[in-house]
Amino acid sequence: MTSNTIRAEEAAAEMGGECLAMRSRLIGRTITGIYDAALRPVGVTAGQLNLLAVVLGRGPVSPGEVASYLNIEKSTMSRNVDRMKRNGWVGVRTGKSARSKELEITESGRRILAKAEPLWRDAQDRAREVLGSGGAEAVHQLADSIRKRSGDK
Amino acid sequence: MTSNTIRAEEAAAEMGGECLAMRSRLIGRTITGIYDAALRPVGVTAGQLNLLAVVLGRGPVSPGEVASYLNIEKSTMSRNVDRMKRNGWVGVRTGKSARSKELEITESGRRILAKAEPLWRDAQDRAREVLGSGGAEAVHQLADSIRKRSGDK
DNA sequence: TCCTAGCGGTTGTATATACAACCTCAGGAG
DNA sequence: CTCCTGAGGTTGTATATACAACCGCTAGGA
Repeated sequence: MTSNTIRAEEAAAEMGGECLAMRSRLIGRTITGIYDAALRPVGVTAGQLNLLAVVLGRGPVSPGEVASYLNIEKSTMSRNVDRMKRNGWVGVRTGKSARSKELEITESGRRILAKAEPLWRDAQDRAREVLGSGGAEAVHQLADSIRKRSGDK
Repeated sequence: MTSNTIRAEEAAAEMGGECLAMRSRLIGRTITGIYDAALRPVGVTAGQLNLLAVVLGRGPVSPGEVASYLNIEKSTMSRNVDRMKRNGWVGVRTGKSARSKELEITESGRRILAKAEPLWRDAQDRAREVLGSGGAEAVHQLADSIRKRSGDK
């Protein structure tokens, strides 16, 4: 069937030129790489630092709330929490009901956050540089758009 | 040391409000999820479809070139190629020199691309909706900014 | 010509991610 | 009170990602 060949070629051209997933993923990989490299000296990844910041910022909080806030699947969150706990950065308690849990940052987690802060700042600068002028602002707006629509679906 | 507590709290607040990695990753997860869900009926992921489009669009191409174009680490690319090959979507040949390789889409890969195309289009629409007006354009510009700086470092 | 630096790729290990299926418990319908 | 649905979490499995260390080959300098 030759039509497949032709259609595939047209589809590939359009995807290559316009696919938002390809671009969003490229951006995510690139920016994550900048932070991971900068944070390596303190032994924390970009994702882990994000979790620490959210857990500290939102006080005692359930895994589900964090997952929902960051649009992370609950099963992914479960394993992320495992790692953070294994590292001693967050404590996990039983929450209000027997089936719920509460996360709270530990003293060790605070130390990591404090040590990471200047490195995070460097990464933030480099990311702004890579994203171009206005790029950082665009990222904030995009994230806001997503948050705003989080209730939908 | 109480200063750690205070510094950690300030750092967390700033990261929570401004971290570009947190936001880029949120965007990537969300958009990827939209495409993965839409493409599920044809059994291909967003990342795999991206690879197919790039491999087809750039003709016979080495894994390293694709990796560089998408800012993917070469070892990651190696495993991605394994999966694509296992699925029968790309062929792998020895390239110009004995140590290099060439990727080429297969007929089966073309079929997947053709079948995925309308679903991809749906996802693209939904993504535009989620990103808000101007959001899609912003994503394109951000990706361009990154591409432009790919030569640096 | 021979050596060697470095390129292109693979493999070991670890994190990050999601879906499906499951478990336990809470809270409401009868 | 009993039952059952759904909320909150975990586990099995698979993809996606990166770093470090490695291997074979090539090309360029001594």
